[in-house]
Amino acid sequence: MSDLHEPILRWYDEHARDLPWRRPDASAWSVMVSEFMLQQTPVARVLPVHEQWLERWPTPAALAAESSGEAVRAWGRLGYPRRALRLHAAATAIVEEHGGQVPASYDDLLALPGVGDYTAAAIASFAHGRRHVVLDTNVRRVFARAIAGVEFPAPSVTKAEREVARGLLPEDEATAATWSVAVMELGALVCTAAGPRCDACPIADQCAWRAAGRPAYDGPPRKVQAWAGTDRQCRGRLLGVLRDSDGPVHRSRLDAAWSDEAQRVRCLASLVDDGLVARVGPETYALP
DNA sequence: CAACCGTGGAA
DNA sequence: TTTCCAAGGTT
Repeated sequence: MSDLHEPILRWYDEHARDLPWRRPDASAWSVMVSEFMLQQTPVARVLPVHEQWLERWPTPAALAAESSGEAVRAWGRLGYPRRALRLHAAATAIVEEHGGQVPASYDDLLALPGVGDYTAAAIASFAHGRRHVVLDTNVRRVFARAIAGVEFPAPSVTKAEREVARGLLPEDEATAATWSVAVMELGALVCTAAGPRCDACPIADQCAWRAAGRPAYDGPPRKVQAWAGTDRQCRGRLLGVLRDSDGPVHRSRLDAAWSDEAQRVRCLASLVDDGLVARVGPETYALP
């Protein structure tokens, strides 16, 4: 197998986007906030919110000093607002258990709320220059194509996949971190899920999928989430009412936001249960 | 481990 | 218009 590192690292050097959390002066906290926001949310929508967050809460301590409701409100319409709650809880844990400094070790990071394998590896790598296998949807897709010769990876990370990624990870710490972000960037900009630009790919002549004639995906059906009429939509609608209001809101305002009463009641209860909504009176609700 | 958790832009 | 999906995590 010819070497993938040089062409990908060189491509990244020439084509990497200038993102705030990638700048040399970016703090570990800036990287951490970006990783939370980027979970299932495109870069373009994260950029303005990330800037507002870092301006308002430049450190974990600054965020931890606020109520969780302020975090939820400032999360805006990024989606999956439980991430805001978890980021707030993670900031609190960092203050209480790590002296206010974002941990550098994978295990310490993984113990934080809202931090899973990917995010722990990403923060350790991108904020602290540690050497970890970073497996996100982009990296998985690039390796699925270049190495395995298939259009898309399996629904969940496999052992074989992790071994491939481990085997390709450069030995040098700093190079390993750059390698990971470079492969991610390649997946985000060139080796995209739909309409990959193989003509612009630095490893096109080494890609197993392209060599095989870009065969169509042949695995189990990929899950597509329903939306209309789901609890997710209902919860989003209810939370939106609270987010767009300055103070507590009467239940009638929420009633007006969703017609199906049984579903509305169930979703409101689940929002309260999640800590995204607080019941502040017999008939009034607010952000926590 | 499959299901659940938001949102909006592109194709 | 409908479908797809974007730097996942939790239960």
